[in-house]
Amino acid sequence: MIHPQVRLAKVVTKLRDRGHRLTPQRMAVLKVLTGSRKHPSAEQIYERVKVDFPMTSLATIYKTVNVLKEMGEVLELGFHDDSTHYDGNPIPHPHLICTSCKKIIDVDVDVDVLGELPRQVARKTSYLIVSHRFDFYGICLRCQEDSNHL
Amino acid sequence: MIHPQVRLAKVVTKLRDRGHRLTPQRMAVLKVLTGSRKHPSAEQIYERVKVDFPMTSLATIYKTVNVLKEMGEVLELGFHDDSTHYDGNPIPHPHLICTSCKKIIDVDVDVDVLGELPRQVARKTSYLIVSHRFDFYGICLRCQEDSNHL
DNA sequence: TTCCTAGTAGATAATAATTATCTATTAGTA
DNA sequence: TACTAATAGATAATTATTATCTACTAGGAA
Repeated sequence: MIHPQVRLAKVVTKLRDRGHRLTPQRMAVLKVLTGSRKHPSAEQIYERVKVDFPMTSLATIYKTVNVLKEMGEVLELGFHDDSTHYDGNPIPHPHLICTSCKKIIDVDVDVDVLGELPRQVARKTSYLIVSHRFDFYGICLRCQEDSNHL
Repeated sequence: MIHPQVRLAKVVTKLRDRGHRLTPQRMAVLKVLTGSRKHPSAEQIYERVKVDFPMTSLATIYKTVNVLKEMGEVLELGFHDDSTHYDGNPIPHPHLICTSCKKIIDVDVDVDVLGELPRQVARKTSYLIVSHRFDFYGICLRCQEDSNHL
């Protein structure tokens, strides 16, 4: 994985280039997203940012996240039955969601297999494939164990 | 693909077995979902059902669709930026979404590749994989052509 | 065929995530 | 240091979906 500080610097430069300003609140949101491989919701980012900036509004989180989304610097992970989560790594990659505890993690799968699929789809359908999203739903080890103790 | 009438009969039997009733409105929703390979939203199902049952309420559509969802007989396709769509074929299969006209179609990809992925993920993560979802985003042929005419 | 009752339909209120609006503030430049 | 366009914060609005409540009816029993 790319180093968090390098990634942060890259996004900051890109924001500047586009005429955006670097407010403390915006930096805080950016750090939350680029600083870990977690997949927080807007609410979760908000809670984290409020530690350092208690006056922050949830609307500010949404606005910042949308700017980053439009720049292609965060990935939006919408789940029908839950609020939307955000991924600081904008390169499409598979996610694994525990349907019990709702935890979301990245999965490393065979890159060859994964790279082949979009090409195959493009060939078969004549669509211009722009992006993709692979989600696996299952039960994580901890939740499997917990259910054994009932 | 399984024959629509066979599929319809199967779901009807399953509904009966679970003590659900077969109201005309419910049958109408069922027919919309099993009768084509389209992927309508609740609103779109509603519009179609209203042709035959003008008094139908949108809430009824949601209730019926949720019953079918809980029985595992329809697939829910949530999109963050659009209302949820439903798929009458509950066996997980990839979808291809045109980001321009929002059309959703099924894609036939190499079954071997597709079947291997969930197994690979299960092996690597020790998760119990229950389901998955593969979405490809792109521009359909028609929208590609339209953009050439601008 | 008629009766009975739990499941369902329809109407509408409630909920909740996200977006829009509006004003005061401020980052970054001249 | 001053200026100004972008942004923050507060809050209202929006919209998909769910909950609630009452009247109705599908489908089994008598």
